Amino acid sequence: MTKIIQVKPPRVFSELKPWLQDHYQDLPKRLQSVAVFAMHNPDVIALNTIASISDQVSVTPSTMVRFAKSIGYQGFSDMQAVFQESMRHVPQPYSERLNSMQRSAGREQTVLSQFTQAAAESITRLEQKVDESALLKASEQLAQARMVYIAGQGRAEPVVAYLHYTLVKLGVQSVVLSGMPHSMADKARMLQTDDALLAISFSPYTANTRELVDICLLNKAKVVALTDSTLSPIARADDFHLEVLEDEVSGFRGLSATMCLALCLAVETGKVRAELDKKLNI
Amino acid sequence: MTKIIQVKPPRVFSELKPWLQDHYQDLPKRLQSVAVFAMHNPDVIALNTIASISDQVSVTPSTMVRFAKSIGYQGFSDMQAVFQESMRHVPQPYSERLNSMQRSAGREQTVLSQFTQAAAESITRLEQKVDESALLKASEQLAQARMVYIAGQGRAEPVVAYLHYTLVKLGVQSVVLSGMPHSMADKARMLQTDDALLAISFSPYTANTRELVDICLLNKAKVVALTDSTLSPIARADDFHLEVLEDEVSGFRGLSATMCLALCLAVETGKVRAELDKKLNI
DNA sequence: TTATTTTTGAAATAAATATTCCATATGTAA
DNA sequence: TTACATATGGAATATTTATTTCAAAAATAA
Repeated sequence: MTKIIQVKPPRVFSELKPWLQDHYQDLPKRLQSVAVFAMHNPDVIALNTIASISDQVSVTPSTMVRFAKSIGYQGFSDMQAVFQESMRHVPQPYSERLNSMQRSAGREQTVLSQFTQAAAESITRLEQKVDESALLKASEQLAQARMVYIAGQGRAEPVVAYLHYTLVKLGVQSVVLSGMPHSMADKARMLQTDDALLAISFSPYTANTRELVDICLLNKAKVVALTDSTLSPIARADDFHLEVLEDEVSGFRGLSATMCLALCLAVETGKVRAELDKKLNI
Repeated sequence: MTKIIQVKPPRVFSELKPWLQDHYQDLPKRLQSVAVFAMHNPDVIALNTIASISDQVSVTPSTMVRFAKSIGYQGFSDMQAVFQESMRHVPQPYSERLNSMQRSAGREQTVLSQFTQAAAESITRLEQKVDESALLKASEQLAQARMVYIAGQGRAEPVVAYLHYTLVKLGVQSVVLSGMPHSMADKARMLQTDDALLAISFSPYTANTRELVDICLLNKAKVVALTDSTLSPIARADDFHLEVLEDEVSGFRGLSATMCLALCLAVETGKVRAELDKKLNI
């Protein structure tokens, strides 16, 4: 039987790589080829079944199990979990930092640290997931508009206020629609073809905002949507939508990532608008 | 039985997303929640078993299968294959790390990454610097108040809106003072000894908010202040102030950390208030 | 060479995972 | 309300997948 390496194997993929190099020489031929394959194709190990993998490496399933065991894991599944984990956690520098901080603190997590962690993670994800080009396209729509109407209710209202504040400071004409004592139809009628609606909405989605988007799309006015899901009713095929997902802590969702995205959107819009104005003046 | 959508579903994840948006409205409640989860956590769908996933979504395994079938796949496994395929070509940890390093090194930082970085830094600092006991004391002041009056202008207004929204949801009576068409003196007169003023103010400090704080302190009403500096004119010896400093990117200051602190403050206040209410009822 | 140990593959078994089926619940139209 | 359709959860079943076992093949040492 193949010797089983006694030292506990790494539970983190990045540590597994150098670790394997050390022990590579001691492995039998077939197990060596498995090792080489695993280092070259970690994603295959993570995602496929033992049968499919062993087929690709041209070994038998038993060999795969033996490989995993020989380097110290309980079995193939145990090893696979490590590979899968490496795919899940696309490096998250900030949360990583927070994590280690929390570990060193050792004590119970405070409300503050829970929320800061959630916020940091939401922001990290925001940077990774938001489509830069979508952000630019949305900014262009807003910059080209004669007037930007901003709408949103409930938890979205602070975002509305912030966007309005920032856009105005940047010289982009905008008004807040939510606060006005008009009917939806009246509000929608204000929007002309060369105007744009900036709609912010989070689950649970308010019927009001949705209705507004509906009418605007019918009237061919441009709509830029900021939501927590592309499945939100206000996200449509023919609008420009940005998605931001806030981590929740025991039912509470913050607005840290959302505010960050809002600022980006406003600043980009301001930049595009400034360029447009320049062209017109020449 | 749930209708099965006849059109062949996308075999590529990027096409699945917009495709789901179109059909989302037609799905039953549970299947909708699966859809939302799937779009937010494609990696979970790709890597986990049906049991584990259905557990995370709080549905039964059957529902997962039904979801896959209802959108046209042969079964869960068939759908999972599409999600797995999308992960295969996801940038690997190493190349990813290089990419982000390159970005930050080459000054070609995008607007988005600049702001997310600033936000993350601000939040990290927030956790390190905010005095947990100060947060608790401030929460107690607010929780004990008969009514919380919230004030703040300009960049602070979104924070005011958020605090108001959250406090109300948590059962803490509060009103926004900024919007009211009264003179400062009138506003201050509303506050009684057992009320509290929650003042938010950032540099450059508005005279209005400052005046309000002055009068309240004279009237012996409690004041909780949220500022970007203890040197702020509204921070006094005899009030309870919390400090939050946002990193600035080419002149723009975000609100990510501020919003995070605001949420903490509101939640803590809600907790304390709930305990107080309990005691009174017994 | 032979005796012995190690490695390997194929088949049997065990475990897990997905799928189907059915009874019940929920919603909807008459 | 009742009748009908749709949606849902839970348990039984089928399928897939991992693991173990064991005999045969290679490799090694005498």
